[in-house]
Amino acid sequence: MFEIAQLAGVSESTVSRALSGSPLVNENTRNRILKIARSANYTVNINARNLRQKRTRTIEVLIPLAEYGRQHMSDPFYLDMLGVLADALSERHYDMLLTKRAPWAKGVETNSIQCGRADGIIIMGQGQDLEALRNFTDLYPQVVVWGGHLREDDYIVVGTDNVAGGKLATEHLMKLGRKRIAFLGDPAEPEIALRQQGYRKAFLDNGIAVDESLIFSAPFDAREARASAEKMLQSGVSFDAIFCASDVIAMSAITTLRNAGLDVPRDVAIVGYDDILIANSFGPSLTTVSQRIQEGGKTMVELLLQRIEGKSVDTTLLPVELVVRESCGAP
Amino acid sequence: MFEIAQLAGVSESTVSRALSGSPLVNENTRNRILKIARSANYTVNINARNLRQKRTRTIEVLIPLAEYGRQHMSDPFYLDMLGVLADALSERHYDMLLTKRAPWAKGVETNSIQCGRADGIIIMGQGQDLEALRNFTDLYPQVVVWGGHLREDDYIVVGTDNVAGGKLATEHLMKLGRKRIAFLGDPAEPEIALRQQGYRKAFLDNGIAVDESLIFSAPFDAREARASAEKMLQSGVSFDAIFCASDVIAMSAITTLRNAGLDVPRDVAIVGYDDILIANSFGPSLTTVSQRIQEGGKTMVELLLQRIEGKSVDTTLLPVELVVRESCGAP
DNA sequence: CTGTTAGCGCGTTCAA
DNA sequence: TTGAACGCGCTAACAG
Repeated sequence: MFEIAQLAGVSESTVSRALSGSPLVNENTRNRILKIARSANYTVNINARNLRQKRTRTIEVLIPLAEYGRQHMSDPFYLDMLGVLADALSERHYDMLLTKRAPWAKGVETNSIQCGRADGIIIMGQGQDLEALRNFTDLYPQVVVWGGHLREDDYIVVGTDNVAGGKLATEHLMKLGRKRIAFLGDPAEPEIALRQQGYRKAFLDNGIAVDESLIFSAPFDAREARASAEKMLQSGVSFDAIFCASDVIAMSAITTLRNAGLDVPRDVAIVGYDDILIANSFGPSLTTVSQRIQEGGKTMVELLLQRIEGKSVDTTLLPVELVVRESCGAP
Repeated sequence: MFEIAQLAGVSESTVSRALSGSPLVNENTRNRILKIARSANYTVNINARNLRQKRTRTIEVLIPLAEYGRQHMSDPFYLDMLGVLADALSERHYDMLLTKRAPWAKGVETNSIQCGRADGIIIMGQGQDLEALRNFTDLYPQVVVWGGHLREDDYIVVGTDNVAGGKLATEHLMKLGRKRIAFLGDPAEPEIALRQQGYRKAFLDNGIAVDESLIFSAPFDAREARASAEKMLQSGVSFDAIFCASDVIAMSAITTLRNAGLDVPRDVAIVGYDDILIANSFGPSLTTVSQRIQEGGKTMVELLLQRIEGKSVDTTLLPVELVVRESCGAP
């Protein structure tokens, strides 16, 4: 920067101001400096700037990525979200640091906020260790979590109204005349448990008793979801519809049912959850409860940046919406 | 750090040395300092360290993520790879910066290497602008590219032997007795063009003329791939097998064929390319040419870090391997 | 509008 | 084995 200053015949401060777009600098001076900087192929060193300004314009995104060792597939939902977050952050001139391990995992010494690597963290999914999450956000409030609205937590949550979504999906199947509607999804994940609550609520609100034999647990992984779907078939329990707790589960279920010679939606109607991009390309295309991934991602970025600026922001529940396509058999 | 030094009754230098694991510090002193630092919840500021050391222990990963605006789905291949890269980098104590836009794209002023944000870049896919890529790597050689081996380029490429892979897949279908083997894939992408070369080579090496009417172009996107598969059907050209240039295309083709009442693999045998994690969960499970995603990702990280250290490393072509599952109809 | 001065927090000399 | 001094490259405060 010193060299640029010399070439332009000004002080380093002026160069700094010109390059950071400060209004406190003459139009001509600025243009001259910009030109020289460009021709010298000069760029401001980001570490020095971060050190000085005590901010990084970087957000960490904590996301459950594929575990190759275990042949575990990551849900495309997260990856659709990643695309949205990348765009939303880039639009605000923020960089994205991608991480798999939670800062409270053992073996992790520090976190990106404390060591000055990021200004805030977006955590995808509450995960299993709710207490660790709460302890962490107590210390570092510059966090937004994607997930289910569990109770009056101190951290900011963004997500859809999972109970309403579960109810919406189930009632849609009821209205289509389905009598034996099953639930497929693993309630270990908080969001899934809420969707199951919505499923139950649909029956209760319509004066129908919930048949517990129709509730099947399936983890979020595609391969195991297929295994679960096969168990459903072998259980001998009859059903003419399934509300699947995610689109991945729905696609697995459809594959399994078809392989067993059943027709979707004729024999079994399917409704998924998420509305991932691929849901519309699958055959049959999925009827699903939209998680408004685009809106959700943008909202998370918006709220997090506001929180970093010190503004007070609130947990946000996005309204749900049913996207009707082929798999439910609606006319 | 000054405070920690005071608490420990030593100088800042000693604290710095203790925390960075320097051998130039007494065992007792180190333990005392570590204890104090931990109890004070102190962490070294990463920006100051980076500034001083002129390195960041951060790698940028440039990856084509989903375009939500255009409803464009990103290939799960990239995302499987992302998981592997995250693990490989984390193992070497490197952080991962995720980016969608190439540094040579218009509107991008600088790049992460020049401004000190990253020590190197992993670029997923050569993309369309081969010249821009070459110009960039001329200036910044700390780059590894995943893709096809095009010619003696100056930048480091890691990838599978796409020609051999295309040949392997096609010959496998020949050996299974298929007579009308089609190709589905968009040769605009360099890797796909190479796979098509392999497809042609399989015919030539077996003394069979290539039937150009069996070569169909399909972009990498799932929805358009389905459209292309439908065009194949409507074209009236008969075929009893398809070599699909990616697993995503293969899954789309299978969906389309099944919707049209055809059986896979009985009526049409399918071989894909990539061996993404979901390939084994799909129904029917995909016979596919493995891209050795795990090995490939680890190799990229390994080579890039060596190159950053100044060692000379070479472009690496991973050997291909056919993973035989259900979709090809092998006994 | 511009220059001077100081310091962000660390790692690395050099000297002891 | 430790401490003192310096400077990485930048921006903010102040003075002009």
